Amino acid sequence: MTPPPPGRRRSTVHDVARAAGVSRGTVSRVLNGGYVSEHAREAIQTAIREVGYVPNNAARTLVRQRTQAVGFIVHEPHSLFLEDPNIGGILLGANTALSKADYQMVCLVIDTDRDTERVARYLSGGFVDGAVIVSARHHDPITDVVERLGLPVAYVGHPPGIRRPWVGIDNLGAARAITARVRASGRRRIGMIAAALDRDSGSDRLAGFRDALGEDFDESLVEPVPLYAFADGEAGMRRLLERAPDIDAVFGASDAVAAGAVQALRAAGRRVPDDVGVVGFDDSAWAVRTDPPLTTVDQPAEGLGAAAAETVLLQLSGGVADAGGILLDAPIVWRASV
Amino acid sequence: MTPPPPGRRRSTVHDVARAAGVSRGTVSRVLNGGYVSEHAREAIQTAIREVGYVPNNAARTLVRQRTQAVGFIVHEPHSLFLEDPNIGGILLGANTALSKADYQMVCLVIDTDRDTERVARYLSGGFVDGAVIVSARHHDPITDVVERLGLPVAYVGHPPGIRRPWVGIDNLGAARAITARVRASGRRRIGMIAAALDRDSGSDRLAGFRDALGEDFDESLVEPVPLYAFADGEAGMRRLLERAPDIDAVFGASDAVAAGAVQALRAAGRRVPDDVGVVGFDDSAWAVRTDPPLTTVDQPAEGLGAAAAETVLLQLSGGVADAGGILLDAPIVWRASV
DNA sequence: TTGAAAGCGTTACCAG
DNA sequence: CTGGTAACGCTTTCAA
Repeated sequence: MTPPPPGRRRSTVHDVARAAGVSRGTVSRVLNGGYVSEHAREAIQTAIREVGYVPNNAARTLVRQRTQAVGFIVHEPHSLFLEDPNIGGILLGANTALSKADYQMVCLVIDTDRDTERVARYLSGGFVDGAVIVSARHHDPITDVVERLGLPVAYVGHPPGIRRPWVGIDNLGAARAITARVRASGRRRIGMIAAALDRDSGSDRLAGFRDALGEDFDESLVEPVPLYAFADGEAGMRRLLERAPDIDAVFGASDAVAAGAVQALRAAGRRVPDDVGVVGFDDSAWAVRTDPPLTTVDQPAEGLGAAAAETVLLQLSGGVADAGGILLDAPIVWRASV
Repeated sequence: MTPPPPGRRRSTVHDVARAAGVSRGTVSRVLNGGYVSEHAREAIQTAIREVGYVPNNAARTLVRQRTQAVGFIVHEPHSLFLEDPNIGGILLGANTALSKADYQMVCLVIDTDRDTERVARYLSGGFVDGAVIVSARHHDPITDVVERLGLPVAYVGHPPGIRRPWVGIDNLGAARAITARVRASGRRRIGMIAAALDRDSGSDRLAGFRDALGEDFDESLVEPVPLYAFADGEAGMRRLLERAPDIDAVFGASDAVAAGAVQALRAAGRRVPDDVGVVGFDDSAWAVRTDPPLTTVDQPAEGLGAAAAETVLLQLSGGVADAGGILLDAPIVWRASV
């Protein structure tokens, strides 16, 4: 076992073959499984150790046309990787699933335009057999490359306009469940600050809210706002308070919106949760930064990662993944805000 | 621009050459820069679009013997990726540095033994030109593989026994600085719970403490404990209190130790920070979970990542990186505990 | 400035 | 069961 002096050429199948006194074909067969005599096998295994042989994946990839690696692409502005607790969970879930199938997960993070370019090149270069993509946008370079290559893929979340397999949570069911719990706690005048109604996540959350309230649903207690943002939540809450001063609970379409609502309520002199209960959605960092912390809906991060990975693996093994999407259950996290 | 019907073979340099009526060499030259007539260049660029050509990196890697990719290896028990805020910062810092040099960072997370094996294979397969390794251990399979291949590498942190380049923080300087600040706040009987004196991080932190106190250093106020652990902090604080009931501040060698000390102080009826001030080290999750939150030393995560990446890049460009290690400054985070 | 040809390290096929 | 040979897709001499 002489490790090759650094700087010298790495040894190849050819070297092993020569050292063992066989042909390269035979060496390849012991490496990849196949009929090889016990005698030859032993000689080759010794030779491998002798010359310090390590297979070259680039060469293997070239001939086999696959890498046994799957990309995990995080396409988020810089800060998010640090802040969003979900993203780590998704990553871990995907890694676990891929690992079980003996695939290597390679995580590529996109932070600048330059990164976007490079990752697109990496993807098209055949370094991965498929990809899990977190928070893509329609017609960004990554999505386009993936589309053009026909790369097996699964999106986490449902970027509008993309007709490829994705996994997400059951926004409607979760919204219904959290609304029902608020109601069960005795609140009667429950409003909603409904954000992003132009996306299915937004409209589904509103639909769930309406569903849970049934007969008692009151259109006038719904305040639509454009974005899942703190400022929108604050403004929406102010309008809602003017229109319905007797409101005793509010469902923010996201934690950021709910946090904005808490702020507006406090400014108006209402106590949370004593006067008005507040719930959010996402279980993001906002949820624990507010005072009191928000009751909210937890996104099952590891489950999403695992489901996405499995969707890619399914395609890799020749299966057809449903472009319709997979929905996961999202449990409620009960905190002090209601 | 006809995207190849899915399922059909991807087009190659050969196809481009034929479509443009030139040789493959010429195509390669426009791809990689070199003397090509304007006429040929245009014809080739048109042809590339025409046949939907995308270069194959595996082939390129095979001939060039490099991938233009650097691995970022996180070798931690499952949970840590989710919990440790530093790790995301290190990752981002490394990505930024590599991106500038036009290298692709591929992040590999190791979670199980199976992962370890696979990543070792991935590394030795020539999929990356170098690696940044976070929290390695001596003689784990990754370290061994890296060693054997002579792969350009930089460790974040200083795994004992490893003689390769690494980056870390200036434990001595930071300990000196935080001790000085505690002293400047008017405390006079300052103790230290010194952990892990068998590692250089541990002994450096003690050395910094001693340095800052100078003449006033009092050996009897130092309580050595084996590990950077909560339980050790608690036990150490109890012993310190017995020996020196008039103590008015204590420096825990890590946040976990400091958190244990807070616990012991509270159990002994001392108020923090009114009776006894407490500071820690790391700015880990412990620091904000205690009540009051800990003043501590922040590890400059992004800086560490960037420095590690640059160390790898230096080696990649033929330079020699100092195996002695690079030390970064670690600023103090002032919170309520002192 | 260009074309031809020789690899890069592997696997896969085909006789033997 | 084994050895030879032909790819895999690209870059890089070397002549022309």
